[in-house]
Amino acid sequence: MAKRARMYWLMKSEPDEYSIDDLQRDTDECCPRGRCSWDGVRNYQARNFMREMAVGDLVLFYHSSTKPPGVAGVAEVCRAAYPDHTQFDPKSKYYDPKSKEAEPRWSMVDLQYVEHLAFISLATLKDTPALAEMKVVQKGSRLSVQPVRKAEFKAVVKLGKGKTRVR
DNA sequence: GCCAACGTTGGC
DNA sequence: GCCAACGTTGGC
Repeated sequence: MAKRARMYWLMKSEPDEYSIDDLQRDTDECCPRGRCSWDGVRNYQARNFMREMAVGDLVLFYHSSTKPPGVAGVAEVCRAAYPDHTQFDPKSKYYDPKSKEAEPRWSMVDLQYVEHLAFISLATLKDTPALAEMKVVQKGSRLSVQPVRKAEFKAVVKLGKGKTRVR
């Protein structure tokens, strides 16, 4: 596998379902390298972006469907895409009867906690000229996994006074 | 392959 | 809770 430059992403989660605090707890509890599996993505565009992720990529953890919505912290990809097991589980709300084990339709990645940021609301993101092209600030943007430019990632971390190092 | 109907997301 | 925007489904 050819090495490629680190990439940056934004992933949305409803904090009632899974928040940055949950990720921190899951990462801490399974020392030294706890993780959470990002299951349940059932959108092809989002899936395809997850399949592009590599270990070491950094992720803006976005809280959606809450008031206010916004970026709550940073996570790191610690396992590249592999089949999402919930698609084969009839009891799961993510069950997909059309997906076959031999040819899984849906993927997930594993993340680990990096840090909290001072919460950056969507309104603040929209008010920041350097972030005007981010997908998340576009009207009607529903994509739950999206790529972020390095400069945008840096600017958001700075807004949140984060310590995440971006090389 | 078109497109209307339907379901979901997610800000407000 | 509303509803606009978007994605998916399925009849034709």
